[in-house]
Amino acid sequence: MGPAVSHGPVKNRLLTKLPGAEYERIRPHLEPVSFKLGEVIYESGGQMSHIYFPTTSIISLLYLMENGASAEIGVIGNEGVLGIALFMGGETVPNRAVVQSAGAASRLKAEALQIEFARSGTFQRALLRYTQALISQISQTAVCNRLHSVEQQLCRWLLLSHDRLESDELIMTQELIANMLGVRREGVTHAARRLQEHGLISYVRGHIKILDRAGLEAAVCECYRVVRDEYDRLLG
Amino acid sequence: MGPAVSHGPVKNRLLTKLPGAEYERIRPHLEPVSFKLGEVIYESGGQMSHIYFPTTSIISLLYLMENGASAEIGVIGNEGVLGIALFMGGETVPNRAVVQSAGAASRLKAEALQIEFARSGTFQRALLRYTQALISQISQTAVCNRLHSVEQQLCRWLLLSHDRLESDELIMTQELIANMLGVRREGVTHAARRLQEHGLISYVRGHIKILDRAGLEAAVCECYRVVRDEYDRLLG
DNA sequence: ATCCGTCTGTGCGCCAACACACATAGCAAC
DNA sequence: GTTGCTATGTGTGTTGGCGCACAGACGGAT
Repeated sequence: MGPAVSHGPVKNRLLTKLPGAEYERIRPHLEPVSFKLGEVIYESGGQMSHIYFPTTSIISLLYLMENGASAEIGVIGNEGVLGIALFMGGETVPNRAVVQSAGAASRLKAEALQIEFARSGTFQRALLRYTQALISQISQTAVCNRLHSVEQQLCRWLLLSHDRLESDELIMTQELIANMLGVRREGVTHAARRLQEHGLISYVRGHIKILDRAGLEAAVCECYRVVRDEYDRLLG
Repeated sequence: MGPAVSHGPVKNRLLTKLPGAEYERIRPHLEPVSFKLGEVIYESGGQMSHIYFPTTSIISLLYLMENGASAEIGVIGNEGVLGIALFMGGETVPNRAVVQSAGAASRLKAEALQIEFARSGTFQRALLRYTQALISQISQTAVCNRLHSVEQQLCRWLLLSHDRLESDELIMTQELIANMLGVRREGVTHAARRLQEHGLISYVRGHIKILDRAGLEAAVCECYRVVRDEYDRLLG
């Protein structure tokens, strides 16, 4: 994490939707940062000093098990915010936050966040609605983990990432995807090969390209649509 | 749902921990209700007119799939509250709430809830901290669904239920447990038989008795402890 | 006492995902 | 080029859970 590469206009959708007065109160406290792929922003149970509003980066929430296994429970892009525990009152959470796609974010010190949250204005309402959307995503992940195949889950994961990305290309090895989905690397290889054979994606050594988004949406389980619709409903 | 069988003292832990003044403001709006086993309190996506504070009942949050399959994402007992969407701002949620154990609850009309929530006092803080605890539970369910065996998950489910119960006996058929866990009925039969052979539980036709709670805790995966510790930390 | 519906036990074949082992194929640096 | 590292492909055997089919067992109602 270092100084932001770009100081361009804020592109986090929670922030851009704030009324002018509220945004102006927050703006002076916003600090641009940029993230590298794989960077750990929060450690499980660790101290959280800032809340992060991704703009071009994508953040993954991972649960780690004692035996080293891991599984992703949710993804955060420029529609959301990382660090809900800071306004929910818990201070910390028992999961890790990892950068899934390098890029920028704006961050806010915990105290500044809490002061603005306590004003009970649009900012508070936006954060709470977003939190509810995130709960839906986590819930659907739970169900999908139980009931659907690796291939369907890979589709879901690709679409969730693509939704939060400018480009059609993801930088991500099958090994890392396997960690996220909580499955074996070979399982991802197999599923990815099938998607490639059907012309939905192509990949070479950590570079995945979405070729046929409509095809992916046809192959994915209902979980993706449920979450997307709920995000649309709650975040407009 | 009908009039409450008992009008005894409030036993919901979110309510009992409120300072006197706040509780007195809420008390006149609290209405006792009682639930029968299997009753559906909220339908997925349906209108929510009240928020419910279980006292002796246990509520299950279920996601339903298009093909009729279902899976539980969380359990609510007297430590919590059903209907977080009413203060999170989303009005509704895409899951069903079902009574897992018959008993009583207190309910509050949505408007009364929102008025008190907007005062930004202890009540608001308690509700938000509880919501964070629930998020942890849902997250851990997601991970457990991916990584652990039916037997471990059955242990987790039994312990979560037992924690929210006065007695050592659960009224619940294996068929229903299977719906909750999102597995086959035979899978539950098999796992339950093993637990019975090890003397941890006994069951006959929908009556499950916890015989050796310590043994169950030894057989369960870490997921149970992580969630319990997080509940203790947040709701202490 | 009998009947009937519900709950639980069990067997069988099947398949997805697993664990482990190793083979190839890109890319990069020298 | 050659070397070396990382990413991906593939084979073999195992296993946990699924789907289906049906058998037994208990308990309440007549």
